[in-house]
Amino acid sequence: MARSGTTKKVTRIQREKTEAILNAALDVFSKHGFRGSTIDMIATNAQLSKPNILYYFDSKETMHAQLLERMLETWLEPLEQMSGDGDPVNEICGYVQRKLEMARDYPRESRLFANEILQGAPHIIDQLSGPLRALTDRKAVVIQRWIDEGKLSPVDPYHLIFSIWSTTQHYADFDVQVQAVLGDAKNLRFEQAQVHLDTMFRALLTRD
Amino acid sequence: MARSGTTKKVTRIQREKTEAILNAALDVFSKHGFRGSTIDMIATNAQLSKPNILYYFDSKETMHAQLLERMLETWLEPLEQMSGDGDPVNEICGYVQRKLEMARDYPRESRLFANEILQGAPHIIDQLSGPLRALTDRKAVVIQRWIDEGKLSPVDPYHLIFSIWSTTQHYADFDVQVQAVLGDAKNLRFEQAQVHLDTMFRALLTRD
DNA sequence: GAATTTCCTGACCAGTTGGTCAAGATTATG
DNA sequence: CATAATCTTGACCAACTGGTCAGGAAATTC
Repeated sequence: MARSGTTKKVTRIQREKTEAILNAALDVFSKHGFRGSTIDMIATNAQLSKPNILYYFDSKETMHAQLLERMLETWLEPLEQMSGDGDPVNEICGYVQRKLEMARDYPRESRLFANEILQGAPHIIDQLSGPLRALTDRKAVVIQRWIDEGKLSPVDPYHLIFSIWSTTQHYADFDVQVQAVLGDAKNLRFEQAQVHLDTMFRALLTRD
Repeated sequence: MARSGTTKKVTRIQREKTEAILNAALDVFSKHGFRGSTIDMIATNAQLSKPNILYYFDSKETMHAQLLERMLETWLEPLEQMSGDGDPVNEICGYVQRKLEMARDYPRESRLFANEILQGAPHIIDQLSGPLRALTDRKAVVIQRWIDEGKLSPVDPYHLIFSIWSTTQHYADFDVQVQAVLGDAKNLRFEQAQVHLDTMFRALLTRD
């Protein structure tokens, strides 16, 4: 039985299989979207039978929901880290770098998220207008303070954040397109992106 | 019979229904992705019966392919318009504005494209590494020339173009998220974005 | 090493979906 | 207005898909 509310013993096998399944599910969901994925595809990827998958997870939705939940945490983390104490430009550019590294190292998570948002965020709309909005509001205040203190060129904090999200995630979500246009190897593409984005946001934040 | 290669009479009804169907299909495909859409959904949206849809289009794939084809043309147009003759900064910022207007006025097309790319661009990979790449190469040369002539701050032309694509399309593809965070009305959001993006790219292109 | 619990699977089911088809309805045409 | 061409649909089909279940296989426990 899939683990439900009450806390009970979690066996070794449960831990391993659950992990393997979620990993396979992330592979499949991020590549085909929720409706484009079948439990059989996930089963094949995880090298398990379909009923075996459903032994650990009540339904396709459950797997998807759990993946989204996990992802949201790691997704917010880099922004959380942006401290109001450090040097404004470095703090923001540091955030850009962390976000770009996430796009490079966790492209599946990024695509899972992109898929969800594209479909209108049916499963996470509450987290968007709740925690995400709250966090963004908080950081926007910090950025605005920096601007007021003259440490940063005036920018709309919210749209600055949007620009960071879009430009960095682009390298994960639209990777096929980037590769089709550039042709370069993945590592090279990300090194170029790193330089470019740093240049761009530095220019925006430190113009006179 | 769906119109195939040979040129033959196209009746009034054919023109009207085909158009209505493609419009409905765009609605549905952009909202649910290819696999998430059913012919029945399209039929309902177009106020036609399912077999009637299949009278005009051989298959679900045919509709999808035709929509993608159409979309790619209009998608490339704004970039084509960027002239090597005008003022560099204005030409590029003009492109940004046109692209943002497209995101505002044709969000369905933008999402259709985003869905396709996210899934690995299975149907349009050739157009990406063919026409799109060729066009991008051509414009990159122009931008590089401007830089060499000292009319533009040094930037990687390709990544500049990527940044334009990502930031503008973000307002169509991630609209739900933008709205969840900002809350403002659509028109207001786009006006803010317009100012912000103009500021950002101007700063990048004209720094000393 | 036997009992108990956990784990696994083949067979199966019901609902969905892309697509077909024969026959009738509508529209254009001479 | 008759005839041909085009258009429309209800009924139907096969493949797919999410999910169930009874019973057997492994693992764990005592």
